[in-house]
Amino acid sequence: MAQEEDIFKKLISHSKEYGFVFPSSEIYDGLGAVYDYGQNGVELKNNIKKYWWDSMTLLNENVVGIDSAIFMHPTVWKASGHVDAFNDPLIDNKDSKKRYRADVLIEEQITKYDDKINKEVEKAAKRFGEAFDEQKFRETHPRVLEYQAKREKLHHRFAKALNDNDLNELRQIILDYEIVCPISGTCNWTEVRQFNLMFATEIGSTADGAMKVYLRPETAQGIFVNFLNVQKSGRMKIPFGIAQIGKAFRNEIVARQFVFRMREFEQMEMQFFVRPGEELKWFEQWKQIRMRWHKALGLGDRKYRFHDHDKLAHYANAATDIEFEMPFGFKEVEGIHSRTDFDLRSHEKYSGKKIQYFDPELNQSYIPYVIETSIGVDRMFLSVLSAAYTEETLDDGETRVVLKLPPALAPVKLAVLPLVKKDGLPEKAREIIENLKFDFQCQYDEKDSIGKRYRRQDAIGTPYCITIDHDTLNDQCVTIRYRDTMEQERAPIDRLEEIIRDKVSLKNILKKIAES
RNA sequence: GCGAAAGUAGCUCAGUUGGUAGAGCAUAACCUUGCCAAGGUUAGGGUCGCGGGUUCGAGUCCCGUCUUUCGCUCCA
Repeated sequence: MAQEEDIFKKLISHSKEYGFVFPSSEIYDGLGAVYDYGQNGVELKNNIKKYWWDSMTLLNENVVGIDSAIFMHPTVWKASGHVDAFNDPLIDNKDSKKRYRADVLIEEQITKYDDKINKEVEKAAKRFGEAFDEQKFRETHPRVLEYQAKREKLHHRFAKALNDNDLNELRQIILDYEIVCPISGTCNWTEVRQFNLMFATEIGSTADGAMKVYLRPETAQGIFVNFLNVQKSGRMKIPFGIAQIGKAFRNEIVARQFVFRMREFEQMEMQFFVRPGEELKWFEQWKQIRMRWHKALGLGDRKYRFHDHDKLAHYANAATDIEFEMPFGFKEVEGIHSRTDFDLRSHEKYSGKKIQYFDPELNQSYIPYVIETSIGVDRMFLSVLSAAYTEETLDDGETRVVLKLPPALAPVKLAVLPLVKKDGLPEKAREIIENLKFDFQCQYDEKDSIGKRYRRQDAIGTPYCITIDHDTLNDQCVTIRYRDTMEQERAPIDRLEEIIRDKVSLKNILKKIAES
């Protein structure tokens, strides 16, 4: 484990040193859990997105894409459940270091009164037997009435505090009723803090009465609210899917582990609309498709596993994660959820618009069920990077750090290197780049020894190095040096484009997926 | 948010009981060399995370603060 943490640290350093990922606003000490992608990081990330986008929209004629705005009507988040479900008042016990929801603690206290009342009722029922009049007992027995009054008083105060969103009052209630931490048994509480998952901002000037809007905490809702638009304008027939790549924002309490959990992150989501009753069949199918997509990259099949959820979210009737073995253990990279018709039904209710599909085969209208595949781009990025990061000891005892990225994802596809920077070799190298730069991300380097330049390219994962030597000027051939094996072979300049294209093309990976 | 550790050059780190900041690697230029991190010469780069205090003098001691990492916690 210590060794794996070590690798993780090295990976973070490497990311910074070679222009993959920088801490945000670093000259101002950084901003917690926000990162910027550098010159190599952005290429890798774009390639990952293209791999996903093409696999969705090219391989499936019934999957189309959209790009919805980050701002959405605030009611969207009421309908989705985000406003209500993620607004918890939290409180910590300073002795046990445990965190609780303040409202839950108070509700438990209310329940205690109920328990006491029920106990009295039970005791009385035993004593009086057949003749027991529970209704009358509850209305007249002094101790029950006392508990009842206390319960009502607490409940009233609690309801008012919740309604006023009065966090101090919530804390005061906990103190007044001497609610203790079940673990430490003490009343040593912190302030109550509101945990708000969504970032809020305002549209319009305050003078006009600004509208409070949120930065979207997931991209999925942009797809749901456009369901009818896409279905009608694209003449889509169920089953069909809508894919989207975009930023989402979550105000995590604790955001850690590099780009794994960030406050601003990017999602690649596809919502697949199916007939009610067929959702679990499609859920299974997409599970398999998505796993094939991951494994087709060749990072190692054993690094992936499914993690089925036992506890389901409020909208789901089946859910699984695809986990990848990161340096800090197996972690979720993609979620696949059977979301039922929760979202569309809820939007129908809140918007008052009918959101249904008329199925000509069944001759009936229904709200489609949804299978969601949702992948975190940044997590995917991290999994690719961590699988690729390799420290090797060579035969001669030298070490090298090499990113064994899938060639199709590598930020730079080839480096063109003149063996020496004289005798017309640099000019020849430039000439080759001028021809290849339209197809591939190329780099030119003439500084330092050839071995050093190879290592520099290894460090950013460039799969192929083209070396121009004195023979090149005569035979129009160059040396191709392979990153992973360090082997070399001779190839004519006019075949380079074809050779490299075959090696770095997404097409071959996509074909493999399509055929399986 | 609580607890622990850390913060010195792009990276990894040294820095003596307090005395005006260093190394290796990296970067740039030149010379030499030419197929897997060669050698030489030179250069750039640091208000030692930030703020205050003690002191004649603070990278070093004290206080505060910020950031990062790890653990707990949270995670539709």
